[in-house]
Amino acid sequence: MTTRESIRPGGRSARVQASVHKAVRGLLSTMDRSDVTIPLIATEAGVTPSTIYRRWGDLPELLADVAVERLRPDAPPRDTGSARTDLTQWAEQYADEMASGIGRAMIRDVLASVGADTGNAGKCCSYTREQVQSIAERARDRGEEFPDVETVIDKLVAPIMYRILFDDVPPTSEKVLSLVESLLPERR
Amino acid sequence: MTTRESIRPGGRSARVQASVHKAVRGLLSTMDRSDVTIPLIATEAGVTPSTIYRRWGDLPELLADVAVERLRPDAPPRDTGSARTDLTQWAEQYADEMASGIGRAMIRDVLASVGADTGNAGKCCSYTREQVQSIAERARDRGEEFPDVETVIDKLVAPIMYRILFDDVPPTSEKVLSLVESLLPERR
DNA sequence: GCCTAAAAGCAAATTATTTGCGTTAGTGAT
DNA sequence: ATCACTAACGCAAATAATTTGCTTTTAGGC
Repeated sequence: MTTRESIRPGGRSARVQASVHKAVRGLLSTMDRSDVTIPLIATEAGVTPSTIYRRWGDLPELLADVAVERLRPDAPPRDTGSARTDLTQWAEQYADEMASGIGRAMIRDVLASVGADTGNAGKCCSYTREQVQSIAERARDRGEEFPDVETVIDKLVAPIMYRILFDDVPPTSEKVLSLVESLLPERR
Repeated sequence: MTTRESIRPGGRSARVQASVHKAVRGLLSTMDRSDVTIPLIATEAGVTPSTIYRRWGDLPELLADVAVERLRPDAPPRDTGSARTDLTQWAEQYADEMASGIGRAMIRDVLASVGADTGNAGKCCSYTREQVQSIAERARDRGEEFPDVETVIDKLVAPIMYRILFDDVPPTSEKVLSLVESLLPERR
């Protein structure tokens, strides 16, 4: 487990966690990530390095912890009135965010920590599922046809992510559009 | 660039590279990866740590270098007589290999090093493309219908990879089969 | 308000990384 | 074949990061 807010007693945990996370975000936006070290983060956050080592283990785990938090959507996808536009807009934004330099770095941080701290990648996956799920539910409420969430993952999310991670070419807007269209019933 | 076999003059490079790679593979199969360090690898390989630091930079890059080499297919996909079975067998094997503990670790090693050494992930992607390409060419030579390589990447490879990386549940054999079937024309 | 235990600080010990410099071994030219 | 050249390696000292034992602080339960 990475972040244990405050399990039983004792715990200025939350404060330390907040300042460390903040320090990481700040440093990451300022300097090259290969220059970011735990002693540096500790100084910036006003804590001792050993505190960070004991709580997070190592830099990859800390970075992953910060990344999953930043990757968590702050709101459900915008309701645009129809499943087609909901999904289109969400997918475009998802692709843009993930394909950006910072987005890609966060994904890699998350993936790099799997093994040590299982579950980070799973969380990201859940966030995405939840977002798609809420689009799907709205579609259902409107009486629209909408594919299964897992189908959306397979045919839309997975291709976007694969190309971001492995190809150096992020998916173009047209590409994303065509993936979305392939999921939905014929436009009338 | 990570491995420069022997660019211009000078170079017992190849020998050192071989023994270091071998040492990494050996250690990785013996012990927990979090216990594998550069000094340890150096000792095992019979070289000095500084040699490794100078050539590879750090552990993630070295691991990535070893991983891409192991990820490179040694032969084109087996010719089973039809595109359907070619693709099915290849996809099953691909999914199995990548979902295995060692496979997942290798993928993560490769992804972790992007940024420092751009191109490792791209290489993996190329290997996959080449494999699919050769199945596609055989299909064409037989006069069979076969989807575009990029379509195969989007609809078969990407979902497999996404689930391996983000979900903890690797795709089942049935899942892979259904992905393959969705790509091919109706079975007669 | 006191007690308790988890979490943080501190500092010493250990381990990993970087770096300057001398040596070695392929390579290409003679 | 020999020689000169240079990239790559080894060695060891310097620096930086990580681990660890022990002490102190602090939030929560009584």
